[in-house]
This record gives sequence, C-alpha cells and structure tokens, in this order.
Amino acid sequence: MSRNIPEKPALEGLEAKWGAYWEEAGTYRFDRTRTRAEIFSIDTPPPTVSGSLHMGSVFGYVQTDAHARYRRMAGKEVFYPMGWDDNGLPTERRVQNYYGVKCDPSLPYDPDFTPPTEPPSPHLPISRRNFVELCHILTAEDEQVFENIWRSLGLSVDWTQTYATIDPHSQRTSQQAFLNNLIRGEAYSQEAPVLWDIDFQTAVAQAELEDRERPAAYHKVAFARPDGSPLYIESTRPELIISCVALVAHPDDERYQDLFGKTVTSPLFGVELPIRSHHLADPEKGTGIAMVCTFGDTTDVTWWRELDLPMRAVIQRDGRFLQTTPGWLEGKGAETYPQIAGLYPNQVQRKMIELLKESGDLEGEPRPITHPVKFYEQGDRPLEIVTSRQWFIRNGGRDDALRKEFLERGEALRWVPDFMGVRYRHWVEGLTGDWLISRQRFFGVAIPLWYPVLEDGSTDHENPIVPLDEQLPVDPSSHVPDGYEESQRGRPGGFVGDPDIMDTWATSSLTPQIAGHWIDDSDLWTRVFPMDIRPQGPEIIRTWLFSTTVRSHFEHGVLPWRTATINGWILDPDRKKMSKSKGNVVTPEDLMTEHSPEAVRYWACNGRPGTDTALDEGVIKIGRRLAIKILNAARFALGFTEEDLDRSHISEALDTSMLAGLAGVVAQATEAFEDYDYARALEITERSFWEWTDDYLELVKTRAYEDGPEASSAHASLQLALGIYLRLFAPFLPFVTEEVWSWWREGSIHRNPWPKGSEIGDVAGQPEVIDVASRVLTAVRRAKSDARVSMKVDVSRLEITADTLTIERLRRAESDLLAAARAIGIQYREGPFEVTVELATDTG
RNA sequence: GGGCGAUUAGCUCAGUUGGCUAGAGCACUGCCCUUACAAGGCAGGGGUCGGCGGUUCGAGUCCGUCAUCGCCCACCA
Repeated sequence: MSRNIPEKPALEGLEAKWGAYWEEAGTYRFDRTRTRAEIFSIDTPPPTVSGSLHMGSVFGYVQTDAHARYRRMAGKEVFYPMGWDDNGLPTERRVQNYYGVKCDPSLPYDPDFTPPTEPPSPHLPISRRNFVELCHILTAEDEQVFENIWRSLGLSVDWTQTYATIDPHSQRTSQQAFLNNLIRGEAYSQEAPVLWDIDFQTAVAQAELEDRERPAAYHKVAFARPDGSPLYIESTRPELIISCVALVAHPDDERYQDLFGKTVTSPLFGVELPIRSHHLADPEKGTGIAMVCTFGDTTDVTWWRELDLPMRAVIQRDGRFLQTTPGWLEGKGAETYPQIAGLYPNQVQRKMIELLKESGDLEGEPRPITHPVKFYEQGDRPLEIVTSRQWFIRNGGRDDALRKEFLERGEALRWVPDFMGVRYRHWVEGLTGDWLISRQRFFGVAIPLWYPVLEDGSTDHENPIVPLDEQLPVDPSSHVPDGYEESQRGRPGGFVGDPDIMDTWATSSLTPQIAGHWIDDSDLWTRVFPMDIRPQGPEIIRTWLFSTTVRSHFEHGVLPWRTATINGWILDPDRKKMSKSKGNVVTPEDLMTEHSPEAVRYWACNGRPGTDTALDEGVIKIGRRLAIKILNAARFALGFTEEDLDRSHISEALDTSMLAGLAGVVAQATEAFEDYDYARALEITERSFWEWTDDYLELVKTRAYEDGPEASSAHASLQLALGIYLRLFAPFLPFVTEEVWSWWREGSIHRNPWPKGSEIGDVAGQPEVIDVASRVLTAVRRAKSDARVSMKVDVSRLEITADTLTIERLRRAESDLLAAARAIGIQYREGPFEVTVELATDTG
C-alpha cells in the first residue's frame, strides 16, 4: 500500500476535508437494524436556538461527543440525534427584537406581510399567524448556524436524526402525551392563583422563577381596632391594603392573643377584617402581624387557602389595578378608589403613601430595606399573582406518595458525578405545587383541546373536547373538533378552542419520545428506549431532567435513561483576562478559526465531569500543539518503510517495554471511559504520548534509521503504538486522528475498534526497561544542558551506579541508550542510583 | 437563611481507596536550528496544598470549624 504522507502536515483544512468525508460515507449514520443490547442511545439536549452559541454549550456537547465516539469504537451502535429547542418565549423575544414586531392576536392575518427592514419603535403589531411565521423563519436560520458550528466541532451526530421542538412531529408527540396524561388523570385544569408576568402576560411555573434582590421599604400602617385605637402592621406593599382580606399573627404571639377572632378596619377603605392566627406568621418580621392580601405573595396564597378567606383581587392580567370600583368597597372606600383605578402597582403605592399621610394612618417615614422578589427568569418586572384557569401536570408537589415515587426514580438513576443527584432530591422535596404547563403565549405547541360553549354562553371547562389521534397535531384556534362546524365557534351550543400553548418544557420533557419516535415508529422506539445517557447542564436538573422523568414515569413506568451525565459550569473569562473594553467577545467560531476545532475540543475534554472550568485560551493552545505533535510524530513513525509490519517482527527489549507500558495505558483509559471520565482518559493518553515522543522516539531513532531485524522491530513497534495512540485520541481529536489513519489504514478510524491490550499481547516485555533508560537519557541531557552544549555532543564516559536489577534492565536497552546519548560505552557500578557523565568537550 | 461544589506553583488545572523528596501545561530562566516537529526540542527555578483545631505511626487526601468564591434553593408581611 502506498502512503501519502504530506511533507509538512498541518491542521488547516482537516475539518472541511473530513467533515465532508464523514457526511459522504455516512460514518455516523445510525444502523437501526441493531438490537437494543448493541445500541448506545443518547438523549441529546436540544439547544435553545436564540442567537449565538456560547462556549458553555460547546463544553458540554464536545464532552458528550467524546462519550459517543468512545462507545462507537467500543462496539456499540450509537444513537446520537440532534434537536433544536425553538418553541417558546426565548424565540418570541428574539423575533420581537430582531424584526421589531409584536404579536396582537386580535389582528387579521396578512398574507403579503414582509417584516420591516429596520426594527421600528414602537414595535409593529402583527397577527398571531404572521408572528408565528416569523418565528419559523428566524429559527430555521439560527438552526443552520448552529448545525454548522456542531459540524465544525466534529460532533458525531447522525444528521438524519434531527428534530425541532416546534416541528409537526414534536407537536404531535407533545399533544399525544398530554392527552394520555389527561385521560389517566395526571393532567388537570384548575382556576387558581398563579404567578404571573405582567409584561409577557402569561403564567409561569415554579421552575422558571428566580429571586432578585430589590430595594423596598417597610411602611408602618395603622388599622383601627374596634375601640378606634391603632393596630400597626408593617408592609412593603401598602398598595395592596385594598385587597387585604385578614390580618394574621403567630398563634403563640402573646402580643396578639386577645385579638384573634376579633376584627379591625382597614385605613382609607374602611373594610372590616378578621384577625387570624397561622404558624407561618413570623413574630420577628415587622410588627409580627401581617396583612393577608389576594395576592401579594405566595404566602398569601397559602393563608388564603388554609384560612378559607375571601378573594379580593385588584391586579389584572396586564398588571393594572381594576378600572372599576371593586364591589367590596362602599362609602368612603368607594370614593377613594377612582384615584388608583387603572394604575400600575408602583404608581398605586406612591398614591397610597400620599393618602395615608394625609389621613394620618402612616406612622413615621418608610424604612428602606432590600429583599428578594420573585421574577420570571426572563422577565423585567416583579411577578404578580393572578387568578386564572391553567393546566397542570401532577409532579408530586401536592401528593406525598407520588413525590416519593419521583424521589425513588432519582435514587435509581446513576448520576455522573454522583453529588448531582442531591440537586434533584432537594428540588423534588421542595416542590410546592403541581407543574403548571399552560402559557398564555403564541409560539408553541397548542393545548389540544376545545371546550363546549353552553347555552348560556359560558364555557364548560370541566368537559373538554378531545381531538382524534389522527387529527394531531391540532391547532384548536383554527381546527374544528369532530362533530362540529367552524360556524359554531364561540356560539352557544358550539365550542371554543383552548387559547393557550404549552410551556416549552412540556415538549422538551419528551425528547426521548420525540427522537426515538415513540408515536410513529415502535420498532425504532424499542431499540433505543430507555436511553443510555442524558447529558445536560446542572442548572436544568430541576426543569428538563425532572420533567422528563415525570413524563416517562407516567407514560412508560420507567426511568427514561440509565445515567445522567452532568457537565460543569463555564466561568466567565471576562472577569479575569479578556478585556471587555476591547469589545472582543470571544465566540466558539473565533476560537475554532484561530486555534482549530481540535484545540477547542481539547479544552472542553480537559474539564472534569461536573467540574466548573474557566475558559482558558492557554489550554486551547495546548490542544493545538498536541494535534500538531500527533501529525509530526506520525510522519516520523511511518516514514521508514511502506510495509505493514505485524508484531512478529518485534523483538527488541526497548520496544517490548514501551508496548507493555502502552498496554497499561489502554487499560487505564478504557476504565476511565467506562466510568464516564473522559478527562482522565485524555490525561492518561496524553501523558503517555508525550513520553512516547520525548523518550521512546529519541531512544529508538538511530536503530530505526538502520537496516535489519532490529530496525524492523522498531518500525513494527512504531506502527503498532501509533495505531493504538491514534485510536485512544480519536474520541477527543477526531480530525487529526482520521487524517493520520488515512495515511496507512483503511476506512474511518471512528468505525475501527477501540484498542485492546491483546493487540500487544505476548509481545509486551518489562515496562521498567524504558523507564530506567529514560532516566539515564534525562541525566545525559541535563549534563549537556548544564554544559550549555548541543545534544549532539559525544559522551566520552558514562558511568551508572544502580542496583543489580536496574543494571540488568539497562543492559537490555544498552545499544539504544548509547546511540541516543551519543556515548561509546557504559561503566556500571552497584549502589544508589547515580549517573556520571563526561562530555567529549570537557577535556578539550 | 439552607444545600451542593470549589479553594494545590504567578495563571489554568491533575492528584484513584490517607503512605516514599506534592505533579502537568502556560508563564519565567538557560541551552540547542539534533534529518518527525523552531507557532519546536531539552533542561531548570518556583508551592507553609485557604485559616485554625482534631483523628492517625503518617493528612493535599478523613472529621470539625471559620473564611472566600461559584451555583442551586428559600414564605416578597
């Protein structure tokens, strides 16, 4: 076989060359004829396609790809799909900002609509259908950009197995799973207070909350006791006095014992309110007695529910106070209300402070504090609590038996690293309610239901009309349920479609079912499910990982995967090194262009599983150097003969010693990979490889340039070792290893078997021989370095003091050692290890 | 306020079940254009393993505690 080894091998161009080859040859195409036992399936995280890809994503995806490549070489058929998470609010936000539009569902569809060339301000209102069309256009563009990056990085994804969470198949899967949940009673709708974002005007789930420290102030407000004397409460939200339904204090709080069961009257509005006791009231906060409002916070909801209090809601879905005077106000209160009608809460607060000062019910000045306030994680204003009808899926938050089942699922899952399982447990233990899946938004999977409209014009939410399976995916706002006609929409005796969509997690919790084609390809499904691994980030354990577990538990009664591999967090480099002032935000594309994709992969694979890692360009540079080193070392190893020499030619002690060590490296790297510790596998391989180039290649060089059986032993050993090193590196550096492989082997390295110690087998000698030879060589180099002379300078006298065993080992590699050291002979002496070197230049 | 993780050389990080003078790369210093590699190679200097206590013959490794950083969670009066 003729070898085509470039004179000056380089990394540039390898990615394009081999990316095209793999696509052409179908190297990573999934072979669905294989059985479940032969398959390794990966529940790939679908990245959110909203703008640009971050180094944090690169980190996790490359690590997963290293696993995939290892398993593929180790004999598994790898099911490695790729998805795009494109439905939901992130896309809506991006479309709004990118095109300068906003969705107004009341507008008619404009088939000739084209988005403005420059985003106008204020944003241009467009119909729901036009808006959704823009979402599809923009996500398609973003997905192409992402796919190009993944391909450049060399992810060994089967690009015929792709999905998007908004595509018809995902919608159908999502709707079918929801309907199954509904039929089994795992999904239900309820009119209840929910956390509400007044800008997006949608409900949000517990998993999407975050606390932000916000300035506020305690306002000491007087309520009137029956005898007219003041009872002070301290509140950060005096604007909610109007929606107060009770005051509450701790049952053991001595200050308020005589008031429990009595009533007080609210300032300004004169509403009579009961004083109740509840253990959640904190005697330490404020005056120890609190307003219960409908609703100021989630504790209010608890008090309202557990103390069976009335509802006096004033904040509407748009965040404004009611336009009309609420029915529970009369007299003075009703006269006061118009001053705050239609205002936002912060405006009402200012007005209330003014009014309370006038009436003398505000004691002293407001006392500034900062406190945590709940926000929707993508929102800009604090969440309010609004009562509305929403859909929920049970998750154990209101059912201890079910909660226990999910905790047990978490116990049964293998976590890499194991401490990540604690996050799951804490989340499930801390759930306070079921999973709210409905969203009052536009770009997402519709809730696939209609409701009967009764003769009195009201909607019957208790008896939803369910679509036929073959209707899915269904859009209730445009499709008509079986047995009805479009003309009956919204009419008494007719129907209405559920206007809401599902939260994006309600669909992405079904990624195994979507990628594995649960609803339309049971043959594929049984070959890939339950999946082997779920790789993902730590921050979405509470959302994606947990919700996937919930859906699989209900639908299939099993864990969706055996193992969850949780990657670490990328620390922001801006904080330390890269100067923001230069405005050079480093993207994956930049780093790949500058240092090569292999170098970026090397950096990612250097991060330990689950360990936070800084973005360090220094590490990337090392990766580049390693890749170039592989090219050059391979050129050397393969440069002596065109002949493929098998291991029967290997006879020299240095060679068999090197191979014995390599067999150990193979064993350790394999063990690390089986343990999902790709980083350790890389470290072990890399360290061994550098020793191989620094020491073995130098020791064997002179002999390799000669002729005869000793030279053949060197050539055969170099080929054998190189073939093994390349395959050990292949999961990390797929391009350069493929390139070198192609110089003298057939087929893709990535479809060749993972190396085994048996390839070296009985050729393995004593690993210590090369170790001691290397020690002596280092001592000789040090002597030359100290003498500030070239390594080519001859050694006139080389005396080695060592124990008997070491001397015996050195003798076996003596000729190689002499050649590498440029010495003519060695004098051995017994004793503690010492090397004495006299250089030819010493005597002049 | 609670939980999890981290803290090892100037920087980025390894250190398996506690065990011989604590490792790597970058940076730094010196030498070498040696026919695989000068966007390289060889060699060298550099660390009270965050602090304080404890267990042990022996602690970077185990226990307690404190500090700092990161992430997650927490009932906004």
